[in-house]
Amino acid sequence: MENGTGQSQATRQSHDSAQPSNSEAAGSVWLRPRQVTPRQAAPLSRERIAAEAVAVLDSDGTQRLTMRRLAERLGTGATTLYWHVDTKDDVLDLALDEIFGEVPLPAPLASDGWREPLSAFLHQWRTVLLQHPWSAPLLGTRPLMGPNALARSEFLHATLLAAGVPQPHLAAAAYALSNYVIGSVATRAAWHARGDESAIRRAAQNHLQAHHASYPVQAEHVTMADGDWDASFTHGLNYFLDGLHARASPQ
Amino acid sequence: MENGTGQSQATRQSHDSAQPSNSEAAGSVWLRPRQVTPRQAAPLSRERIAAEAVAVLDSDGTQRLTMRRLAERLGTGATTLYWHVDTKDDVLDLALDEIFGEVPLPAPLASDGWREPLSAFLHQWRTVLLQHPWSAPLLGTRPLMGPNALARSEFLHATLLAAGVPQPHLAAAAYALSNYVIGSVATRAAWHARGDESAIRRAAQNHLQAHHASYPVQAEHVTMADGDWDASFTHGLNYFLDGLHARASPQ
DNA sequence: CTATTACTAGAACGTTGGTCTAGTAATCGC
DNA sequence: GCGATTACTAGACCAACGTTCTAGTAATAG
Repeated sequence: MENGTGQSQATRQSHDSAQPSNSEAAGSVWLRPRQVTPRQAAPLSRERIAAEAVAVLDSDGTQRLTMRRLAERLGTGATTLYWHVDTKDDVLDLALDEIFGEVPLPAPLASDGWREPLSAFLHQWRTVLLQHPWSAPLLGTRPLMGPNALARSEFLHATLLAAGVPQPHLAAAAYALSNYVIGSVATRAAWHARGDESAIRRAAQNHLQAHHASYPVQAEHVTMADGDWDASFTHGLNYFLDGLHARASPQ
Repeated sequence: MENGTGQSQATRQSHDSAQPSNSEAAGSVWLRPRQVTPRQAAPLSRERIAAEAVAVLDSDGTQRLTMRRLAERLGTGATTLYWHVDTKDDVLDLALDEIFGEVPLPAPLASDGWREPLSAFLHQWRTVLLQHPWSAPLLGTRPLMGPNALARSEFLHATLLAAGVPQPHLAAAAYALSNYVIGSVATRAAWHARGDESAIRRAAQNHLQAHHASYPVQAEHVTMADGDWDASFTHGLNYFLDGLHARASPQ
């Protein structure tokens, strides 16, 4: 099984070479030099830890990812992990960036049609995150600064720039799109987090109906049928891209 | 100190009366009957627990909210909490809905201008969530089904309905707006979660510059100066509302 | 006056993230 | 070659956590 999902062979990055001793070792794994001068196919490495952490998270969820379990699955002692990693939070950082690497990066696009490639990219991003539902809660926990996350962000910026979004609004547009994806994933994954999703959805539906005096509009119009999530995401994204298109200097 | 923040007196709801024995007690606190038949000003209650949990979270953060600490601040034993609440997760559910109650609900709006009130509402929602930065990671963890959350959701739906959003797209539009807010809050709060925000931001800025070969666009155009967050949120929201406006049947 | 209900709480269990200390095997300077 | 250093591993241990078990108390009901 080892790394459950189908795993597209998307481009990955993992630079963290040298990096002139940024001695204000601020928070994140990505900004710290790593403890490695690969001598001879080290049996344990950040890469193996990251990959196995993703596998554990996929199959057992956040709660059951413990340093001991992770170490056991890697065939090593629990304390050994702390040589490669400072805290459990580091492991989560690594795991999160690992899955960002699964989002395929289209080639830098031709300027004629930016909308479809952009839309496709955002859909794929969302899909990958939903394939690893544990990622959603983590997104609000740490800045996304891993190499894979930054590469995706770079693509987003470059695409919007090519699409004619004026420079003063570039960051805001990228930020907005990415926030829309993240929010959608969070909302969607929230229903998955608590055990049996359809049972909860039924209960929630009942709840709305039972209090339809308080929630008339929702009781009448909101039906969280199963396919709705994807269509709603697309629909909302289109509102957004419409607005973006209208204000981007057409080129 | 008791409940740190300024606390606007927004409308609050807390119905969970009777509720015909929904014996498939699915996941959430909100769908279960509570353990209370108020006899005589019970010294401990869900309300007091929720309020104090918010206070602890505000001042000390998620990590340091423990059942023992919470109980101590309530002047009671740790185990006592478990009479009122099933798990710590329940406490978080209660705390989260508690702060949703801080978002002021405008009066059902006149049909002439829906855009400003809607925009103001979403801004306020975001502001409240950012005032309690611990809320962001929780949003991707559980469906929002507390009475206060549902009331806000109801307002959103009602507003969009009044704005002329056609019924088949109503849920999608509401979903999209709410996801945009949630995503923005998550991204924003992520930087706040790890200790010193400005230090991390500087380090990240350096990181981008140091690898400007990999991230040319971001290195050149992205500056996460301090005020940018608010303006970016507004800007992105306007893209969205533009698109929405264009497709909503004008009325 | 007894039974029941609403609620409180100490002690304890298993598990967790993390540290301390001690070790081993390979490489490097000489 | 050889001692010192570096890269890495790991057992024992710690404080703290969420939660359960069991035992209680105070008030109401009959």
